[in-house]
Amino acid sequence: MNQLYHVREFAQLAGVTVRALHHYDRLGLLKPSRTQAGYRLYYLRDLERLEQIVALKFLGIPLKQIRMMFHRGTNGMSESLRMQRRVLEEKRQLLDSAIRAIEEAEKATAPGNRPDSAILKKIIEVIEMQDNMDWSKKYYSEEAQARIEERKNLWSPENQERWTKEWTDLFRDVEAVLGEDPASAKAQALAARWKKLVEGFTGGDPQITAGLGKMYQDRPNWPANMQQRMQPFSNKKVWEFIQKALAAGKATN
Amino acid sequence: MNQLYHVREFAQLAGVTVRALHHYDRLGLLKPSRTQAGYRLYYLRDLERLEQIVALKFLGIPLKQIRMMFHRGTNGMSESLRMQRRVLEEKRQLLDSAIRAIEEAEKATAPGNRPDSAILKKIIEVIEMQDNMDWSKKYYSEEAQARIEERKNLWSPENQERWTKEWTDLFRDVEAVLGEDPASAKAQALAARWKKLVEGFTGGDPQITAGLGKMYQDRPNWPANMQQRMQPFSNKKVWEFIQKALAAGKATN
DNA sequence: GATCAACCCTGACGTAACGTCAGAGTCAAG
DNA sequence: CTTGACTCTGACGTTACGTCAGGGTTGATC
Repeated sequence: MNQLYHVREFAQLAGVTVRALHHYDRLGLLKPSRTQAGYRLYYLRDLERLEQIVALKFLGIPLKQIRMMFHRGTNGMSESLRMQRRVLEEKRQLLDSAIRAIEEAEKATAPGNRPDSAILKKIIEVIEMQDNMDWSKKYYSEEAQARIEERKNLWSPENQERWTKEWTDLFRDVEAVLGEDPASAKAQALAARWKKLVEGFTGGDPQITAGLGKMYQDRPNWPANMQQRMQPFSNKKVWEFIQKALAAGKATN
Repeated sequence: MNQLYHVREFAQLAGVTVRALHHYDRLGLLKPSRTQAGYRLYYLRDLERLEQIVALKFLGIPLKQIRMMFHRGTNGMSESLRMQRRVLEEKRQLLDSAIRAIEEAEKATAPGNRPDSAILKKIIEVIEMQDNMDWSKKYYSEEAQARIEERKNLWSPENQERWTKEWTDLFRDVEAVLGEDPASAKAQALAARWKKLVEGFTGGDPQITAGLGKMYQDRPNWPANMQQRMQPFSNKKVWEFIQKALAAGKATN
């Protein structure tokens, strides 16, 4: 009844390797008795313990922590599991976004069966997008996030390139007239171009506009790569000039 | 224009650590130029390469493989990504089942707020279940799998325990009458109990019954722990006796 | 009793992607 | 010339074992 098992037998019984049993032994997770010669001997009741180890390991809990859990008895087990579930859910988020990145890149490059170099570019683009979306979330209300999600279909690579060019041009043009009157016709034309570009992103939605404002106010806390990308548009005089021009425009209307 | 960066600067620019850059350098993934003194110097164009590395790493591709991909040029990139997507999807399967295991165990133990020891038992139960379902899938048709999924809500721990007991009792009873006539009333009564128990699982569905048959035929290929669990029911004489009894029952009907 | 195959043991190194010192050199400023 | 801020390399640590390597143990056979 109280059958004894050698490592090999016990390992097969439980579906693990001999080396794993050695490992658990050394870590103090499952210490079998020994023969005179030092051979490991497992009892059937050790199987229960081993199954627990395997199960917790399957949940992604590190062996050291499993040992601690056994050590402290079963108290706190459900708490540990709650925490582990959160850990796993976060991992799943990352996995999902990696998978989505590949999927979207495949979708975007498949139609033309473009050269392989294009897909890597697309991957980077998609990942950066996800990054930005994830980070900029905190500035927008739930509703604004949903609206942005809807408007995302406008963000084709072509459009993005066009917008970047238009913003760059506009900035250059504004910098050229910084000395002039913000209420002048020239300045008003520039302000109109600015407004149109902003609306190209917000779609006129006030919630999105509000979020965008919060994001702009918080620019000291932007991550480094974001600041880097925004550097061409960092000239504060330009922003102030446009502020005044927009105000002047409103005043005369 | 062709700005030079020291490690620290370059690392911050790209959002990685200095140590990571050292690492990529040693692995030959991104080898910067050096000053006389041996300091690493990065050009802006190195940033592109680094971004590619980070992106591929985000997708879970090991650095060595990334190096190979760069080495072979971009050819085969999309193929690698297809493969990687499959790898990631498999990982997600595992993650999902781990999360589901915790969720189900929490759900099952929450109502009574049972002692912590119960939840671990439940976890093991759920994982074993998933294991079995996953493995036994290959014996059943799509339709049968769906039917089984529906009938799963009957598999409460209580029911499972009851079924195990009934099967054990039935086996004992059959073994006691192995010498008698399979057509006898006693044998027919046992055959009826047998049939009822089988139908308790199949629900009378012919597709499930067919899958169950295939599974039984393939028992030499069952995994070790399954064979272990089925050992109490391995007496072939019992199976043969029931076969004959069921056949006899059909013949007389 | 010797031998042989089949097991078993421990110890050491390898894996992936860096983190974390430790000891030592470099650079610009005061 | 010192000081503080950087940088370098090398070595060890991390996780959960896999994979030898060198060396005992056991039970069966000759």
